[in-house]
Amino acid sequence: MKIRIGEAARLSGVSARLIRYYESRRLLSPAGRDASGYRAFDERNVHELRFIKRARSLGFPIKQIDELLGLWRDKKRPSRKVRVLAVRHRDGVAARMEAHQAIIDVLGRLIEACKGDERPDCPILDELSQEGARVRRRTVRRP
Amino acid sequence: MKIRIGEAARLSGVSARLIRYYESRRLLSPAGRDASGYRAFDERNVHELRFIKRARSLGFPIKQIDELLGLWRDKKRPSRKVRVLAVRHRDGVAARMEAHQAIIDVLGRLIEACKGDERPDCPILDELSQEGARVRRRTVRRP
DNA sequence: CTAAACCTTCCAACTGTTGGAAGGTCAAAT
DNA sequence: ATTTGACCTTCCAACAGTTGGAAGGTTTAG
Repeated sequence: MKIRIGEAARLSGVSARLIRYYESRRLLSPAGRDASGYRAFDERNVHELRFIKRARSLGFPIKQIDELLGLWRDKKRPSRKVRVLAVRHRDGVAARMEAHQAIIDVLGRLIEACKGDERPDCPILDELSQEGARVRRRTVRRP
Repeated sequence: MKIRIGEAARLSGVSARLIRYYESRRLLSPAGRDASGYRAFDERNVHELRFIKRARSLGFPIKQIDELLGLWRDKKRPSRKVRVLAVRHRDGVAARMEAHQAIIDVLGRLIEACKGDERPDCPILDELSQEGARVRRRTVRRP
């Protein structure tokens, strides 16, 4: 029952360091201390740590994990609240992903245009220095 | 010629605060000071700030922007070096994007499975608490 | 002369994780 | 009984990039 931090780390896959951090952020149910000041965790804490680890792997920030843990502990929560949290988070990730996609597209185009040889001419630097970068519009085709 | 930080901010679109930060990170060519200790920038610095801003918008980290600026200033650089930097960065972004995509897929599946009503049953929490989440395998179909 | 709009530096916060330092505790081996 | 090694504790700091505030000096216009 009395699990010390190293054992909790082994059981949960969360480093002892990070366990202390999560504790300081009040994510864990309060853990006791033994006679010599060592933290005394229990199975519940280990479950919480596993929960946190999975939520982190899905990119949830600490603050939202705090809310998720609250809902998890509340046996009478409406699943609506959980869903709202998840949707909001997913939308945020999706937005960041689209930004990444846009970056990849631009970089891909520039990389393709750059010869990558020993000569100094470089469309990548041209774009970054704006020398006709974003301003580059197709030559007007005259009818 | 003598451009103060506020003017440089207006001309480059980079906040005065951030200009000071970039200066402290040694990204800018050394700027002088006027009689009263105000920074004295020139057009070159403004160009550098615009360069930095565009590179940042493509997600390049400060350290790589420093290298890009070095190559930009070196009129005899081989475009190969620029390309290598860009490719490395793009690959990093692509990796993060795929991680995001994976997260979105999982979240999407869970959100779909969660009724989001007033009842407590919630596949999202089930997954996070591992109660048959990742372990959930299809019921064996007997032949 | 004063007020507004500048500018300066220093300190701190955000997020999550990791690192080290300096020191106490406990077990087993000597 | 003492040493050794594996634990544990707390505090401070770093990473990256941006923003915020505080306390104070300068310039410019009214």
